[in-house]
Amino acid sequence: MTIASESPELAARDLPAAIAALRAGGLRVSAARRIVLEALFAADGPATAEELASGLDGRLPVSDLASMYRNLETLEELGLVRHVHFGHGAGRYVLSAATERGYVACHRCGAFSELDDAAVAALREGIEHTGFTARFTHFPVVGLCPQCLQR
Amino acid sequence: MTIASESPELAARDLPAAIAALRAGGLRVSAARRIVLEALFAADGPATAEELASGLDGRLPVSDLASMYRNLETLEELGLVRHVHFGHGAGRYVLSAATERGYVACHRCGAFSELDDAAVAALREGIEHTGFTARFTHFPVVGLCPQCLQR
DNA sequence: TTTTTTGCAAAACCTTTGCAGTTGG
DNA sequence: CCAACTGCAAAGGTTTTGCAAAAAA
Repeated sequence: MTIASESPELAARDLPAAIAALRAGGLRVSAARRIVLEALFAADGPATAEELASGLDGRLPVSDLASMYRNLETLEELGLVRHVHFGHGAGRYVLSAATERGYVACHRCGAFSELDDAAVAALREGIEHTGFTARFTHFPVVGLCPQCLQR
Repeated sequence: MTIASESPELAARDLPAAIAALRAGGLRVSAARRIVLEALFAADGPATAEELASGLDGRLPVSDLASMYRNLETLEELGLVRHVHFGHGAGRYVLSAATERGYVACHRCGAFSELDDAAVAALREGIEHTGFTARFTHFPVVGLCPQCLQR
């Protein structure tokens, strides 16, 4: 069997590489885009537009959320970025990686964990009979983490 | 291993049983609640608050969405109802069933399919190493249905 | 009568859109 | 210079909340 269509990924190692990708895509390298990319590289995991806009620690503030969303969308179309829905609440954005593995997330506390290839394979097998395919990158498996499980 | 804590379910066979459950829970049997329950029994699958409020086919209209949401929440606390998040868009409400199996949903067209016990077991095994647990009832596996997969 | 529930209006939250002004190339 | 991009304001979709009036027990 063939693997479900993977979205075009364009993993950039660092800021200069990401900026080069922007230019290669015919997009302008604006101050706002530079800041968005810096925030993404500075983040230690999937972050909301809000978190990225307020610079995660007060650094890198971008004044406007609308521009934040527009740029994240643009970067996502380019393939540099993708977003994940961890249960309720705002979507979270990350830089694309060379290997995308999918997540399990806790809808109670927001904790999440990356799945390894074997896990993803097992999950895909689990739904094979339905004819559906899933990647667990955009919509992860959502449940409870060990801590939240015991109330 | 033990199965992840199942939410308190109180499957009602029919309207009278659901109404009895309401009374047993010390809740009032208002006109609005009767209508909400009727709409849920009339629905042929998980329905949004909006769909239930407009009576699915124009029947059973409930004037106010806020009351709709409040009642669905109340019924959910009682255990008569639960809700599922099929990708983007509004949550969908269903009557609790004696056997809850979880779903796979298509985030493109909204199609969904119920999982059988073996599938749920396989999925749970797939994430076992992470320590997380999932039921696939509140947050189903979300991906693409066969039709949407081939563009 | 007393307490719960309703309907309406307003707000909250996340995200998108329109538009006029700014900026990168 | 000109197209692309920004900031602001406003709106859209879903869900929640406050409150006075209505209804259930």
